[in-house]
Amino acid sequence: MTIAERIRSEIEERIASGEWSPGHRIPFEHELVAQYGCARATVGTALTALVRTGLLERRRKAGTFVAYPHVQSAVLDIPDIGKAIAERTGSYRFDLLASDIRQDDGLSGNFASGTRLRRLVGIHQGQDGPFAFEDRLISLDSVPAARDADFTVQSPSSWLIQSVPWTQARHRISAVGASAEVSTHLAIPRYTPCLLVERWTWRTGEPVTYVCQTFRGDRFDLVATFTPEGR
Amino acid sequence: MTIAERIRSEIEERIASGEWSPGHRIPFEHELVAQYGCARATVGTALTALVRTGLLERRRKAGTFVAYPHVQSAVLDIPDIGKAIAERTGSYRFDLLASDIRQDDGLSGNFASGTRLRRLVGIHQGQDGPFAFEDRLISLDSVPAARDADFTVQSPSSWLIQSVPWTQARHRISAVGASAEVSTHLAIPRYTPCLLVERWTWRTGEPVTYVCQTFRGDRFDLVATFTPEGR
DNA sequence: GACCATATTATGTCTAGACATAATGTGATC
DNA sequence: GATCACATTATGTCTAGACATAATATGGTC
Repeated sequence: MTIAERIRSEIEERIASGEWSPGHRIPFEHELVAQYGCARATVGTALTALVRTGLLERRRKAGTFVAYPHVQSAVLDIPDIGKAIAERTGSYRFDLLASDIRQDDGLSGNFASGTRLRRLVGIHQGQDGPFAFEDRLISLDSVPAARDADFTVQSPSSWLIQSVPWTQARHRISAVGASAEVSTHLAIPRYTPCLLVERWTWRTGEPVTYVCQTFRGDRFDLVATFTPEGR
Repeated sequence: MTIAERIRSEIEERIASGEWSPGHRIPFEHELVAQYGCARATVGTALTALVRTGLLERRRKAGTFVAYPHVQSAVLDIPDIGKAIAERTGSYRFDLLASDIRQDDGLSGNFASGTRLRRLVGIHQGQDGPFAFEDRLISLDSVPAARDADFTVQSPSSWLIQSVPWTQARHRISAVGASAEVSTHLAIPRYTPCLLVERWTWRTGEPVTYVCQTFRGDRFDLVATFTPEGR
């Protein structure tokens, strides 16, 4: 364990135990330097890491304080559907239902009007039947290669992950009743509660893909964790 | 913009544009030092930040490489319900429906058998009616103060956020049909699709609270974003 | 007391080194 | 050709400073 890690974990421990509660001013950097007999940069490394995790706040001239916890941030694992299904059910297949080229009509707001798009509709199949329904648009202006890619061989998700480095993504997660289309393809009754995951992905500010995935509510859930990160 | 930030953003730009694709070895630190005319520690700061965001991988002796993207991780904003509702509807109130002290029966697995618990059931109310139903257990072994706190004055969520520093949290998000209890309290038909958010919170490895929140599917959704972090 | 300019101070960023460590390639040996 | 010991090299962590910056505290003025 490095010196910085030791400083960090000892501060974490004091906060977790309640010895230093939110709002408490922790020792100044120069005091920690004296206490640990290390350089200020080393203390800085430890404190910076704790600021990133949201455990501390620093104010110039005033000092470093234990932050009031904000429980609103967690790291959500958006699973690689194929992998997740394969792990859970033992097998995985993506069935392509429809594929065409079109232009954005400008109504959805997901892409600029007139953007050339490849649209892909398909089903993620597990061992015991359909798992999720997917409706995807890929911008051919951003990803020209998507025009000729063969998505019967590789699922759009995994093709995109391998081919397109993205820089920004946004997800919306909601609960809906199964639509007529979804209920047919997932072989579930209409209005069955489903988890709807929408994802927008950008590269350098340009929209790359919009995907709408509908999961059977009884077979799928998302897990988010928050552990003060320690890569 | 600091030197480290500049280095970082220029590397990000090269990756985003596709100039450096996954697997590509980026210049050695000493080359970047020469290029930017700065100290190695400064280059290190920039590269370390990019490793944290998952954009780069470093291997001793071999060099630093553009990482293969893993689209599985996003930062989920678990909203402070009160705040979110107040912002959306203009007003907020927490109605406490039930409150008692009990011991864990060891069946749920959320707490050790015999743990003394405070159980709180209530509804998050917005301007236009009920928004979410909440069923919560707080460990009195971890948080003795919860025994005598008055949750008619302050909602359990905000009381806990203020009082208890937590170190670990786990969320499970799923879609369910409204149960009899939920449909009554949220004034929606039975089996209406709802978003179910379960949260477990720990402090120093000890479970602090387990909460199960049910949101009206038509009024609520969660948003997760992934932007290579830059606090 | 209220207000404002100023000195002080803790953090923010950086430099130019140092030594440690892990992994790769090289060359000698079998 | 296969194996193993070794030198090399890039990253990992750290030191002991430096100067910049923002915010607080201080003291003087009205």
